[in-house]
Amino acid sequence: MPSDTVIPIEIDLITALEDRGLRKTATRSTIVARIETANDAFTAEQLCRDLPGVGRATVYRTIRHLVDAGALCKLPILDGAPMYSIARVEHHHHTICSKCGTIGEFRDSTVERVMRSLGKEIDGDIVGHRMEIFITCNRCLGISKSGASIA
Amino acid sequence: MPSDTVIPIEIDLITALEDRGLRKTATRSTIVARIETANDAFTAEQLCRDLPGVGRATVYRTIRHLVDAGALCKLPILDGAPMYSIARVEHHHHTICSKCGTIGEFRDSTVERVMRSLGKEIDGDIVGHRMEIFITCNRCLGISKSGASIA
DNA sequence: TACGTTTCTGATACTTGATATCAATACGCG
DNA sequence: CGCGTATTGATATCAAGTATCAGAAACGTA
Ligand SMILES: [Mn+2]
Ligand SMILES: [Mn+2]
Ligand SMILES: [Zn+2]
Ligand SMILES: [Zn+2]
Repeated sequence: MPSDTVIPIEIDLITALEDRGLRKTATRSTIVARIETANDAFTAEQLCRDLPGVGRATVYRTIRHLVDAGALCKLPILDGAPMYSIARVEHHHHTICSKCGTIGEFRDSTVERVMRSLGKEIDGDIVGHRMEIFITCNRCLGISKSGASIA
Repeated sequence: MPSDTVIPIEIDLITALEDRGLRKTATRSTIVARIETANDAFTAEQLCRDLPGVGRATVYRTIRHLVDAGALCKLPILDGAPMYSIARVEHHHHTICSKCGTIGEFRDSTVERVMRSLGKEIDGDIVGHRMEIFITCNRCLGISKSGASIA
């Protein structure tokens, strides 16, 4: 059962923008390329730093467009700027490594089932939910086990 | 089975500060009184507005102390300043009304059970979790039903 | 391809939330 | 009291993010 052929759900961010009637511009392609190649959660300011030629306003605007399009998740960080990651699945939740901040995604049907059953206990109508699991990621576990430091 | 006698878990915020070795000052008593009497979720800026005589720095510092003491929950709001509420139970989750922003608290053992079972599926060690349920609260439902507007 | 309309861009100024500084003040212990 | 330390709050500063708006780029149309 060779499963080397992983088929990623390829999401073309620039297409997501065009689908919303937005023009395909050089600047947007630059921003989107950075997001897609790094393929990791990021903050708006990180993007600004990585793309010195691009104005901050445009970075923030483009991110907002992508979030509105549902192509990016916006994840609140308790003590800092929100992080963004490409939305690979319709509805999902996030893991956040408390050590290094790395963000992962997961789906779990039991979580959704519990949500539905909570409807009876909760006052009002449930319109959505959010959930984050804080972890120590495998890499950080490895680091702490070996006692080695990266920085 | 008359259950009119609800015994609230009375939490004395000023005591929570003293227990941490902090002094009981007039300013801290003022801040804490505002939090305890309003008895509702709030932002730091709201507190500053409600307490014109108190310096912003002190408001922010006191809130931080209370969060560190575990006496206040700090709840990230995706598009805005974090909100704080008195922590009445050890571990719990929040409901947020999408219309009016009112925050509620709840505990549910099935949520915690699901969390534990997720440990097998998640890479790394789970060290915590957070969950918010977005609702339309009963008051907002009533308002929208009657079609009346408050403002 | 040239044109005209509309969208987009980015420098700049501004807003908001929050922290750093530090001289003056208040606690609280003896 | 009286002293040493913690606290306070005006102020400056920082950080994230938005509003403005003149010039540039996109793109439907001819
Ligand atoms: Mn979910
Ligand atoms: Mn929980
Ligand atoms: Zn990690
Ligand atoms: Zn409501």
